[in-house]
Amino acid sequence: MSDKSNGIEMLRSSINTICHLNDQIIDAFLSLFTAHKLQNGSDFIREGVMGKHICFVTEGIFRSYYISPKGEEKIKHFFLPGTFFAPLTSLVTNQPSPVYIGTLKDSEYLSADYNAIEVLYTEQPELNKLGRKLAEWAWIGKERRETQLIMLDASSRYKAFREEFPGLERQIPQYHIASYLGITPVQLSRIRANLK
Amino acid sequence: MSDKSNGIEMLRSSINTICHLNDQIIDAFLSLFTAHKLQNGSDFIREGVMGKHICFVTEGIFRSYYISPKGEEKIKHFFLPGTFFAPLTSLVTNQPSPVYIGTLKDSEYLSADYNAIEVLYTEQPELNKLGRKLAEWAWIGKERRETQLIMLDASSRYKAFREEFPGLERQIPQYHIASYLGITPVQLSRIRANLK
DNA sequence: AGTGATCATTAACATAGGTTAATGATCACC
DNA sequence: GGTGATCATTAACCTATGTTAATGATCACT
Repeated sequence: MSDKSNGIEMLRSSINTICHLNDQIIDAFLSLFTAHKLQNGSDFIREGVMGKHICFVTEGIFRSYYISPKGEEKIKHFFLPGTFFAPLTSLVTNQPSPVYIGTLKDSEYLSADYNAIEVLYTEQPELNKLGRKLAEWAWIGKERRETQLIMLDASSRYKAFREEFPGLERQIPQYHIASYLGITPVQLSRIRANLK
Repeated sequence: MSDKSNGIEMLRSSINTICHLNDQIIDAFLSLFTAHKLQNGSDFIREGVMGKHICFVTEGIFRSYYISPKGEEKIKHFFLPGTFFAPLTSLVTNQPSPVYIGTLKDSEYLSADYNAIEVLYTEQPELNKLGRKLAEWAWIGKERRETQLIMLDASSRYKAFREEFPGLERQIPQYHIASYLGITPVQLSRIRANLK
């Protein structure tokens, strides 16, 4: 379940659903990844640090989040097994990361050095297609999130969250869900009481 | 300022700031674009229609927006000259567009057929790099927007809007700005009164 | 079983923002 | 210079959500 070879196969099949590339390119890409573990509550990257890796979740739960001037954590996204995460703003802009990424459970992931991927992009231009597809799908995710934040009230966002991350609300404290929804735990509790 | 050749040169220099590609590939890419005009208040694409083009603004102002179940327009983004727009969700998912895109001023743009770009992606794999970069930067924009929606109150979002789109608030009705900020025109008016 | 830690719920009150409607301001057009 | 259209402002009232604090519930550890 958690040894490296299975994680790599999980990654391979994930890539295959995203775009068609010949096996040689995919193998070269996969060879850049190594497996890691991270304890519950640890950060993969913190604000102010340069991003260096692209990652793929094989086990556990990750989140990306900000810390507000008041010291409150604001969760932007949850990452479950089978999904990619990266401090993309940092990687693309070559600036320190504005965002934290960390675990909400003992977790496992594969990571690849972004510079090494960029070298491979040059050697194997077709690989850019994978990068393009990943960025496009990531954009679509953000766009959907933006739509929910602008169009829906907190109660509807909560319902949308439960459909988008089924079962997740039973695995993590509710204040993390409130943070993702952009409300306080108190308000989430009221919303839950209301839905009964 | 607005004839085709200058629009194309504007697009060329925009591409050059995004990524390095050899001239042959860029010329092939540019040759896919044609110039168009759109009157103030017209839609480039409406919800429910399949997206077919990628566009580049050469003049005027575009917006992407949703219409809520109550019939209210919710503006997601403004596009000014020198920027790209596309019904990306529709193009990538091959589903009808969930979003409207239209003008807030008499406007001009270049558009290219997405299928033709995909053919060129296959013939010239390096071109995927441009697509990747565009999607990455678009993602960063959405991520910043998400951060503002989650972290800032409406007054701070208004200040951020003025920095991000300097001068724009003098060119369009304020209710469009309120829509972008996720508040009512009444609330925006209160915020403006407060800032004085 | 008892204790402390952590988190969810509830209540009481405060505030940001929504709703409706009236009032002003600006501008195009006759 | 009036008139209507469009939009911004203001006011009065309402609702969703934030804040603070108290109360419950659950679990881990002794």
